[in-house]
Amino acid sequence: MTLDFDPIDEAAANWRGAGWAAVDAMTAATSITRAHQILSGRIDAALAPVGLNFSRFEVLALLSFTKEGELPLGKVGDRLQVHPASVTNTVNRLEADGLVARKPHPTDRRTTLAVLTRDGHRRVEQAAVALAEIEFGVAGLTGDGRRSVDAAILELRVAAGDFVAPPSQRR
Amino acid sequence: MTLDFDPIDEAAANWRGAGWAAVDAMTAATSITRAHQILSGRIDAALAPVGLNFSRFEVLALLSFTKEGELPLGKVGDRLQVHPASVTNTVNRLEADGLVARKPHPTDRRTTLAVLTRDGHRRVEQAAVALAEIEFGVAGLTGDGRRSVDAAILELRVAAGDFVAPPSQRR
DNA sequence: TCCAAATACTTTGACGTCCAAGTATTTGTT
DNA sequence: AACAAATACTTGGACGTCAAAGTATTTGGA
Repeated sequence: MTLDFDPIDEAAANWRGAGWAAVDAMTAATSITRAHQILSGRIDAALAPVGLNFSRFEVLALLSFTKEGELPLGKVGDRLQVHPASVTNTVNRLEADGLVARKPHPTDRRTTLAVLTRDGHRRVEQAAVALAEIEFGVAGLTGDGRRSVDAAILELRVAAGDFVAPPSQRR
Repeated sequence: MTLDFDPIDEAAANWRGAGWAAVDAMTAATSITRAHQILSGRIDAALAPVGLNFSRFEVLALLSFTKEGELPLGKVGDRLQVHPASVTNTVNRLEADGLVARKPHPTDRRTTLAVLTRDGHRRVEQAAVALAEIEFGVAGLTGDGRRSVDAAILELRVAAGDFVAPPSQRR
């Protein structure tokens, strides 16, 4: 199903026609939403053969970056900015697949640690390769496009209070 | 929960540290994903008092742009780029709220039309105002930022085959 | 010391998305 | 005219997300 016109363009024209306000804001929001749909579809498709989806991958990757390969569930949620219930759900499934194990926190009995298993380590490496192969779904975005998206969204994230300190110099 | 560092920056450093490829692609994809989370949260929050969420609003808005305020369900899915099952689901709920009605297509009995009701008309106007007030969640993005996001994502969408013809000149 | 408040996680439930399969109807070919 | 293939929608199932409520444990005063 390929349209012969730009649906976002069309929507903008319709909004103007209806006399609705904030048309440029609407197109920006719609663009981002659509971009997310595209990326999400590509990424999950690339991960499916590896037996993961993006949220599971994110958890495994995060654990793999720690010294011990383990992290309290709460920290996982903070870093990935997802709801605690989602973390529980994701970790349940990773645990069922043997990619992660739950372990009590040594000093705080409220806390549960998610620990990467040997299988989990192997799996996350495969997934990283698979994602790099499809360039995280952003094939089609040039280097300039990627940089301008990063920069613009950084504004948005800062304004939204994603974090407080200015970003370190990167790139 | 506000971090004192940029989690995307942090992720990039981790990826480099792990020797994983396509770091710039990863950051672009993650930025877009996070932007979507932010927008989606803000938009749904703005629509909740009106009794809608974004997908329902999109359907109502689309219908309101047509001459008769009606469209076959399939067309709705095409325009909004969502799965037929999602359209069925969304229209079910809109119908339960009396904002839309189903009507048989006059000549093709396979087809069902979604028709905007009087209440639906009223509701979509309220929602448009509510969304304009929060600038569709992109408050924090400057005009330049919005334009560069639009332009960059247009590349991505064209590459993904969202539509075939070049976009008309806008803005 | 003691207890209310905060913190950490899980559970349950409401919704949203997609896929795959099922039903009905129309189309395109022979 | 007849029938396989395409089209349009719905249904059921798997999963993902979040909010709210529940349980357990720790913390921070009074």
